[in-house]
Amino acid sequence: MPKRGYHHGNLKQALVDAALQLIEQKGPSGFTVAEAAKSAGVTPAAVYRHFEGREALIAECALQGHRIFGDLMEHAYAGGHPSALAAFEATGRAYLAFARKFPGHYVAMFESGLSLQANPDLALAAQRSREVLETAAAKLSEHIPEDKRPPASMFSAHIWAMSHGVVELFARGTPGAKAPFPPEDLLETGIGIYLRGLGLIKPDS
Amino acid sequence: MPKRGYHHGNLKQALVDAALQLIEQKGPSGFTVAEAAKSAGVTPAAVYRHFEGREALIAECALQGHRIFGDLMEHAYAGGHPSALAAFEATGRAYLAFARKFPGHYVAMFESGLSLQANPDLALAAQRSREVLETAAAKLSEHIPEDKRPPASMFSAHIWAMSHGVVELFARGTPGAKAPFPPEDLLETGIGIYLRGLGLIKPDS
DNA sequence: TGTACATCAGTGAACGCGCGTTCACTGATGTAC
DNA sequence: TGTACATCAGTGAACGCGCGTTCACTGATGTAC
Repeated sequence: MPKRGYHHGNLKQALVDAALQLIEQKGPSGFTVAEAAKSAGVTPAAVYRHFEGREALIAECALQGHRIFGDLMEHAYAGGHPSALAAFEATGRAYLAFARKFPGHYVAMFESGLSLQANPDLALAAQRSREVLETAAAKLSEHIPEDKRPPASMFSAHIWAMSHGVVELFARGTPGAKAPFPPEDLLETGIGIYLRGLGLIKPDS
Repeated sequence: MPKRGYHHGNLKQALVDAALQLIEQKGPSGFTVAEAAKSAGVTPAAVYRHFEGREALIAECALQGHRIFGDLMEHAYAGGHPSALAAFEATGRAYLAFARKFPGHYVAMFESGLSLQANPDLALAAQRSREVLETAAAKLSEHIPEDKRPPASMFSAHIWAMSHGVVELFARGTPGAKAPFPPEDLLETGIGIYLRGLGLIKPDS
């Protein structure tokens, strides 16, 4: 569906794509409706044929992000094969891969400060993201003796926190700050040590 | 030094304090010079007697934050007494306490996107923050057999990442998102499991 | 196949607004004599 | 102690700008007959 003269044909998505790129470059509050419109080759006013306003455009970016994220996580976990542990570690890597590959989406999802109350669709998609991670954590934690098992939601919150922290502090973030290690390595070793602490990896491996 | 009629007496700090409160409420790009001035009881133009511009004001907030942060961390670690482990855990708690108690500073430091190249003073203060954490990690990791010991900078990066992740995802963050656990508990258990993975806490404790 | 018409996605100009910053100024303060 | 004066922290008005959004409009498209 290429753009033709007067009618664009796919403007809504073109605006989302433009917004994503701008958000990636300048942050969710650095991007402007006018820029997104211009970058899609269209007048600012045209935006309002497809979105209620600026915030709705950002919300659509975040929504699409959560959909992709959820799918990616689900696929990475893939039902726990070959082993729950391997699948879980793949999920961790997929997290970082997502942040790297879809930085605009990532920022819109986690740094835009969108209200979930005001965007029920978005809240739903975000919930699914969380559930995928929690399911993976729950499956894996079945291998922990029941009396030493932390709640799956806590387990997944730990992993999520470390992943997010690595992304924010060492993969994105302050210009001029040097990352001491490649973020991928940092996350993999971090999760490895954590899983060892849960007894899910043998001390000698 | 209370404010008197025409001359404020302590305007610079009053502006910083006002900015911090605004940054806490509306984020680093949501706050405006005019608001900060008004909240300090002064005309917007007066700001430029004390700061080169908007960004310099934010930078001063971040700078003061790093100073407080560094002092707090140093004090929490307190040379590793009574034990390296206890001191390290106190440092983790101090991290979260700082984020809670000085949210404006925290945001200015870690979410404002200030360039460290453009603010050498700030870069220096940020470096000190990092070094305090790294020293604590290095001291503690002396208790790990040398061949299994990760570099101290990696160790501290892991802890920092998890701390920052907990703060961003569960202590601050999206309106309407529910934290599954108190952030303090989340961080304490997370760090506990991680340290266990390093063999610094006995499996039966 | 051709024409009339409804639909709708875009335009272009304009709006009110609040922003960061500048400028010439003025009022208060502190110091030299 | 009293006065003249330099210093400097504040004022108030104004600037140019770009923002998000609105409005009446127009050009393109698809469909009924």
